[in-house]
Amino acid sequence: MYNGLMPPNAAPAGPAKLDLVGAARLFQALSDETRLAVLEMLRDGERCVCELQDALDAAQSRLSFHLRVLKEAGLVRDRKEGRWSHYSLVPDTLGVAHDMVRALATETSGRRGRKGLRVLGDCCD
Amino acid sequence: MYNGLMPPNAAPAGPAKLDLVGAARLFQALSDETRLAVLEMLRDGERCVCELQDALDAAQSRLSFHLRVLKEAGLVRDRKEGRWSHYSLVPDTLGVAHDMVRALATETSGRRGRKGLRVLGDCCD
DNA sequence: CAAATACATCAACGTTTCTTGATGAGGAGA
DNA sequence: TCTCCTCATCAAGAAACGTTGATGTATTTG
Repeated sequence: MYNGLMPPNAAPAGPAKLDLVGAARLFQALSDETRLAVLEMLRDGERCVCELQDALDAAQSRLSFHLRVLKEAGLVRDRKEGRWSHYSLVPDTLGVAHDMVRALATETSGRRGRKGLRVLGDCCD
Repeated sequence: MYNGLMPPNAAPAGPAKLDLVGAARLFQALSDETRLAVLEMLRDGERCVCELQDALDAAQSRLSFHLRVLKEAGLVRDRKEGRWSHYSLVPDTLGVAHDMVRALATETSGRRGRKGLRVLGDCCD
């Protein structure tokens, strides 16, 4: 039911209210070049850490840090096999991010309805 | 020509290479709750700072800071009129962000081709 | 002109994020 | 078992980020 766009206890409907906290967290995870490079590599399929390490020329602990961030954001998952960790994309989460951006890019109804927001002041008339 | 997905001097084609630096910058701008709230308000149309200030209950200088970040990311523009600044969305930039997320969510060709990346080591066979 | 309004900018500070190098845990092979 | 390999985690420091309160600037109003 929860789709990353509205909190579990959201108001009835309205014009697609965004889960700001969740969105901020997700975009935060996407806001680093190294992490984006990882995601881009994973587009092509599962990769073990050592492959990412070589391809991105990143120190092991640095990469591990970023993989953890991505994992905690739900953007990737890992599968352990022997002594290797294989990381892969979680397409659903990227889908949620996609919807979030679209939601922002989509205008609401028509012009705004001025629902009694401004109380004092004489701004913008 | 430059669409935010490939650097100006990008390689011929390939499977939609992402501009990592630009993408990271853009997502960074989107990674704050207050800024997302601003963008969400602007979905509804142009707003002056004082309106945003009231609606978001944010200190003036705080809001000003975030508006600047959004503006530098190209997500909003401002229009001065008398002593008011009216901010509005730049839909194109949100469109670019949208494409970036889609690019990440889209698999490349088929399985990976193993183009001689790993030289030493015995990982993942 | 003086006062008030709308907003930007700045410096200082606390917080978060990122990097680095060291240590540790578990698996695989000699 | 001893050693090597892959990877995670930790602590310390550096850098980036966000908040606050003060000050500055332009504009309008009295």
